[in-house]
Amino acid sequence: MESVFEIIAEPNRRAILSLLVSSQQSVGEIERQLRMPQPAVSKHLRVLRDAGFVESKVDAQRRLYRLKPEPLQQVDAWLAPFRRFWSAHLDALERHLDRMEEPPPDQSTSVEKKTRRKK
Amino acid sequence: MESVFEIIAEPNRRAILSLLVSSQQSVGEIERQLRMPQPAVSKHLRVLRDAGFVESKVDAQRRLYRLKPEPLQQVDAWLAPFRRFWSAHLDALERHLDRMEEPPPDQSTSVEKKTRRKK
DNA sequence: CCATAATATTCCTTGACACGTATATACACG
DNA sequence: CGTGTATATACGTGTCAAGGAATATTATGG
Repeated sequence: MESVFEIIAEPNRRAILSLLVSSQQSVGEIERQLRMPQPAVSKHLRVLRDAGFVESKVDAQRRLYRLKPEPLQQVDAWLAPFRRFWSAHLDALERHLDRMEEPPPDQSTSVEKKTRRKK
Repeated sequence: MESVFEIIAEPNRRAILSLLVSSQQSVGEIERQLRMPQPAVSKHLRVLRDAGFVESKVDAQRRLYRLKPEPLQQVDAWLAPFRRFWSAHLDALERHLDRMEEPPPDQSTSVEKKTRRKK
């Protein structure tokens, strides 16, 4: 199951991760909140654990699962160059809109003026 | 092909996206840089275009593909809660290490002292 | 020990999708 | 218009992973 991206491609696994972000949960709690058959939960948790997304600790018959940050940080790291890309584009758009701003001092009624803030 | 996460689960598609982040490219350029058979490139680009990751413009026989930001921004948005999670944890680790810092003024040789910066 | 609760694993089936190969379409230029 | 170049699509195939049902494992308390 190669990469972290394949792991989070599965919607149920993303749901589980989103649940765990607030606090640790037992298998049964996840099962109920996501209305998902128990074997499914266990199997997805197995995958998540093997990939380092979560870790479990034993509490009587229950197992409590909690998030580990590293794998999602990898995803975040992969996104970094793209973030630079799109912020550059937003800047370009800003400049473009700013140029659209003033030019036409045509004496039309100018019913509405969408005022834009300066960066 | 449901979600943006499934799209970027494919390694070759991620490679293509990473290529396009610097500048737009033709199919042939992608083909050569990634040493990937041309039909494969075209097919992945098809998927990426249908999902809104890229757009193409015609230039003679070539088609130039360039990035569109929205889908990856979705991924970024999904990561937001987790970022809060792990920065909280880093803070906790910092505090923990800081507490380890001073306490033992035992008169051992104290050969090495790993000095840590203050936040 | 036994009964029960909580979780994990196994087996099977099914569908999706990535890949290769072959072929089709589109465009340019002599 | 025919040839070459660039890109797209169609088809057949193998793989792999998710889902469901049944069962196994582990722990608890009486």
